[in-house]
Amino acid sequence: MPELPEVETIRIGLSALLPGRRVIDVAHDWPKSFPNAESDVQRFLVGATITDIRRRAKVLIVGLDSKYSLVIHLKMTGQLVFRSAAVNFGAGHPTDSLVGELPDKSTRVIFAFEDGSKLFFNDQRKFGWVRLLPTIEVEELDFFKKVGPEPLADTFTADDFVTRLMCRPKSGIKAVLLDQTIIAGIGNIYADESLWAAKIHPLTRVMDVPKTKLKTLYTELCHILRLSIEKGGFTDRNYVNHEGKRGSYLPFAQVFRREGQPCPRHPNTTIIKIRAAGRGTHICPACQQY
DNA sequence: CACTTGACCTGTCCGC
DNA sequence: TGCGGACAGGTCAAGT
Repeated sequence: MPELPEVETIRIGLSALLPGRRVIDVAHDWPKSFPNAESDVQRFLVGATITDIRRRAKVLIVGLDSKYSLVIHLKMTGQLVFRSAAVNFGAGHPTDSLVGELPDKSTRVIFAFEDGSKLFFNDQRKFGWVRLLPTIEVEELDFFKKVGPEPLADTFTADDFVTRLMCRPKSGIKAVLLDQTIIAGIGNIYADESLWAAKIHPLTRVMDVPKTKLKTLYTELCHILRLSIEKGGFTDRNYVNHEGKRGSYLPFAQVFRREGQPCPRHPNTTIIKIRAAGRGTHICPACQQY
């Protein structure tokens, strides 16, 4: 469930905490969560110092001074929570954290640093993963070779957005928004929110949406993504930031998880939940006509 | 080529 | 209270 704004929130938080820290130990209990050769871990991760943290689409890339990088995908329920030794085990345990003392039963990987602090990769459903790769091979991963442009990049325009969507003219527009090879970073929440904002039914074929409406969709999408980053991401049971805290975007969501409630634009119309592109999809039947 | 379904997993919630 | 099943929704692979 972490999408672009949630992953970006985690990147910003960890960027202030991790660079300069040296890894002294790594523990993991589920091979699919950490599918790396033990010899690589000992040679290129243990003893290495973190240099920087980047994001591409919904993926985090943690640079190391060993010419290797950690590539992390949180998928549905992944969390990256940083704890100093004092906070995790001391008397001043934060009561506003949704996550208790770590590790817990969803902890899959633990990175221990020289000063006693730790980074915990938790993942209830075990879909996420952490891969250790030579930095020069990261961009050669299939995912990175195929992934589409970043919607918030300075160089990306509304015209570019329309051109990208028109790669799939006959597909339903929600399926295209969710396709990471067309545009990077959009998931179920922000697809529903931006389609409502632009008054487009999610099953409409891309070619049947007027170009002006597609440009409106881009404007709304960027606005929503930026607002959510500002609010620290979506509020959800599974999503927490680097401190184990929730985001505060929920009050700004207009349709997502609001089935049965009135549409903000049409007080007499109830938001309904349908299926589109195989996902639960929230729409206002008055705003978003098929 | 477009689209759907299943797989990967665990936890929660709903109806009986 | 327990139990089966639907559901959550990111990505890839396989099937229609």
